[in-house]
Parts: sequence; C-alpha cells; structure tokens
Amino acid sequence: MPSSGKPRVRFAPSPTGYLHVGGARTALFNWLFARHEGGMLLLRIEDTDVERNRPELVEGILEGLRWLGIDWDEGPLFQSRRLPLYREAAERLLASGAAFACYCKAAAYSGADAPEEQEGEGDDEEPKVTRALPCLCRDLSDTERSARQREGMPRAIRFRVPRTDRTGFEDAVFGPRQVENAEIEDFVLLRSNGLPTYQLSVVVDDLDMRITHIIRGADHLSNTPKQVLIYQALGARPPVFAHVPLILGPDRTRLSKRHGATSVGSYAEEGFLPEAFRNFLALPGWSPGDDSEFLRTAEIIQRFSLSGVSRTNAIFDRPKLEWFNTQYLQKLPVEELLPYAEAELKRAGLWEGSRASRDRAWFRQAVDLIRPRTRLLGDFTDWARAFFTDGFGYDTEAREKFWKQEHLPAMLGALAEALAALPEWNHDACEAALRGLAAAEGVKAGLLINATRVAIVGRAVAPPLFDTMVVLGRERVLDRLRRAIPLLGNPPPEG
RNA sequence: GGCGAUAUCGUCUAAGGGUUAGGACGUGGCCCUCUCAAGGCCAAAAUCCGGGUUCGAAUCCCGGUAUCGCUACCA
Repeated sequence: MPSSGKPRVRFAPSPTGYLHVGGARTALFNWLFARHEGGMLLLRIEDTDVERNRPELVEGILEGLRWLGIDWDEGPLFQSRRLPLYREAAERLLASGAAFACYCKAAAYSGADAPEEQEGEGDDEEPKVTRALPCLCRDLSDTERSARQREGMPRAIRFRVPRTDRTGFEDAVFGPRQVENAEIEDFVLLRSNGLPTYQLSVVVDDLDMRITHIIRGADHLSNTPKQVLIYQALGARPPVFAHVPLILGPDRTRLSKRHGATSVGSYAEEGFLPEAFRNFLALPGWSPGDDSEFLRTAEIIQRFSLSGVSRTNAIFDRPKLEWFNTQYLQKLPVEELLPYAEAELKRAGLWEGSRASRDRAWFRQAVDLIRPRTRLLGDFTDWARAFFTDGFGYDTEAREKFWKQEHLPAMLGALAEALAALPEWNHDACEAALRGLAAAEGVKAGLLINATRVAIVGRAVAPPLFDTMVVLGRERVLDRLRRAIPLLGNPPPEG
C-alpha cells in the first residue's frame, strides 16, 4: 500500500465521561505529533459500549478539545455508525479460522478487586469464577457447532489465539515487546449482541482510516499484542505504536473525580489560559531535552518528538499549573490577553457600558497594569473589579489595616484638593502631590498611599498606587476619595 | 494470584559508563518595595534496596521491593 508519507494519527475518546486531564494529554500528544510532522489528526468516538455510552457527552468532549486549541482534520467519526464494518471483519476472521464462535454465557465482570478465590472457609455457595477459563467452544466440532447454531444459542466471536510462539511489536516509547501467546486468552471480538469489542473495532478502524501511528495511554500497552494478532490475521501490517505514560493523582492512583477537578472544562471555568494549560500538559511525560519549560505552543510543536516521551507515570501537579498560568498572564503580549479579559468582564456583567468596551487603548493599559498580580482570569473581575466599575465595595481587612489612623479623613481631603489642583495628571505629579502632603503632615508616605489605595480600589491588593491613579483618571480618583472619606475610621458594617 | 512495565529532590524532569547529579514547581530566608504579586539572590531537598560487570555505575546485568497497568461479551 503506497502511503503519502505523512503520518495520520487519531484521538479516540469514548463518551463515558467528560474530557479529563489524561485524555486531554493523549489528545495533545497526538496533535503535537501531527502538527510537527505535517500529518493529519482524526477524531473518532468509540461508542460501542451501549451500557456506559452517553451520547450527550460527546459535545462536551469536543468543546474541551476546542478550548485546548486542539483541532482535528477529520471526524468526528462514530464507531456506532460503522457497525457493519466490524461485523464483516469478524466474519472474515471466522471464515479464515482465525476466530471461532463461542456459545458460552457472557461472564459479568465483577470489578478489579473482586475476591479471586475464597479462603476455604467452608461455605461452598456458588464459587464466583472471575478468572477467564479457557473456552471450550474453541475446539467444538462442526456438528456440535451447527447443533448450537440451530438451537439459536447466542454466539460471540472470539479470536483463536495461537497456543505457541510469541507476539511482538516495537513501541516507539517502550521499545521492543514480546509476549508469549500462551499468556493471551481467547478474547472476544464480537459480542453476542453483535457489537464489536474495543480490540476489534480499534484495529478495523485504524486500518480503515489508514492510521500510521497509534499514540495512546500506556494502559493499552498490555493489550497491544492482541491487536497485533488481529492485524496479522487480517493480513495487515500494524502501525507504529507509541504508548505514553499515565497521569496520576497526588495519591498516585489514577486520576478520577475523587481528585477534584479533572475535566478540562473545569479548568476553563477556573480561569486558566488554554495555552498555559497546554504548556503544562505537554511536560509530564515529555521533555524537550533541555531545561526549557516555558514553551509557547509553536515551539512545542517544533520540538515535539516521540523520542522525548518518557516511560514513567507522572503525578498531576496543580501548583505548577497555576505557576504556568501566572507566567502566561504576565509574559504574553497584552494584545493576546485582551480577548480573555474581555470575556471575563462580560461574564461578570462588567463589560457593557464600561470604558474598557469603548476605549481599546485604555483597556489595554488597564489589563497591562493589573496582570502582574493575576493568577487566574477571574482576578480581572475579582480584586481588580474597581478598575472596570464604580460598583465595588471595600475589603474589610484592608479597611481595618489601612484606615486606622485618626487624621486620615482630613489628610485624604487635603489630598483630593491637591490632586484636583494638579496642572497635569501623571504618575510623577500624583506622587509629588502625595509625598508633599505626607511630608507636610509629618506622616510616612506609605500611610497615605495605602489608605488612598483602599479608598480608590477598595483593596489592599492592587497595583502600585500612582500607576493606578493614572489609569483610573483624575475624575474617578477624586470621586472615590471623596466617597471614601465619610467611611474612614468608621468600623466596617457587619455581615 | 498471573503477566508486563516503571523506578533521580515532596512534584515535573536533565544527565544514558567519569559532572560538586543540573533546571523548574513547591517550601524557607534575604533583596526590591507603597499593599499584593512579579522579579533577583541564597538555602534545604534525590539516583528504591541488595548483589554483580567495570579502573570507574544514577547510567549496563541479575535478584528483591514498591508503584502502575493488563488479566471484561469496558475502553
């Protein structure tokens, strides 16, 4: 089969939950590989498990991918709409003798830590057989088989795994792998309800979609020999496998709801920047080979390679994610940040009618001033609220800490006058006015500065005062000073 | 239980026979300072254990242990 030489990879989530961190990382690696190589990324929805499948979750997964900036070139393709393909493949394997019909009762899975054996306690109530015993249907004679078929017994199709030899493949991350065929059970290809199992559908689709590299979680490593067996039985050459290590929770167990936020959607809501999240997500399990960590997406794409993928599971490191976010919040060109800040303000209802919405240059200036101390996007509407609206309150702790001095009302009144009289409104003029007043009153400038800050933005946590004054503008500063004076020294209202 | 993979500071990782085992997050301290951040400097912090090969092992080999994965008519 002639190939164009350009790799084709796929991300194949099953809609049994939201897009979680692990899946997102797998998707990201596929995407990075495809973009690095100039190849194609396909999106395939593996929805063959009617029991657990929830179609309404598909849109959420796509949304998560879009938020992450992971775009795909083909799909989404749904396995549930390709059922005849799998049946046909199963029939073909049956006909060639590579598979056999199995009439056994389907054994329900009893959970990962179901008791394996009983302790010989003497109770011989129906022993739970959880171990897959070798299936006798494998050796059914033709007459036995047709008898069962005549009876209309439900039938599954199992792969006839060779009893001898070994099956091997080369993993781009884990290296050469060999497994004794005797260790592999006669696994099911087609369930008695006619739906394919993962092992079958994944091979049929990867073949049909001409996938060249299968990049997926290392939890699939152990099952890969089964798939190699299917490829061989179908007369096909397996693609390149590249298994990537798993991301675990802080307790070293697989990441799950138990660990709090694990869906990428929750990180979007929390106010993480997609690119920061991407940068963070690229690093566990992959390294560019040197010490660089702050890597913009274009650079990650340029440097990504399967040879940089590690073989050890990594623990999800939330503090580092936050660090990445603060880095992006600070280092990105302001212009890139504006759309995010705007969306945030809209979300908080602070955008309409605001100066930010009318005056782009001012908005840029404000965002640039605020961003060094933002950690999440929500900070633009949280502590920085006063930059975008007059409707803000005064932080209780800030009042208690900085509004204690009894002469403050008089001094701030005097400050307002001095500021009003300034011929020009700029950083140095404001500073000179305030420091001059402090000197005249015989108080430390810091006292006035901190009190003024609380008065004009309601918070102790804010950018440097004189920069803040410039951005707010004289009118607002004076209004807010005058508004705050009556409140000074009064205890903050309870509740 | 069986089979497999993996093992470097608390976390993510670099070093792939010779380095004072490097960087980053986090932690502590100092500087800057107008609050809070950011930034700068400094510090504590690791080669899972035991054998072997070698002049020399984090690195190669063997054993143990731990962790994770698979062992489903889940994916």
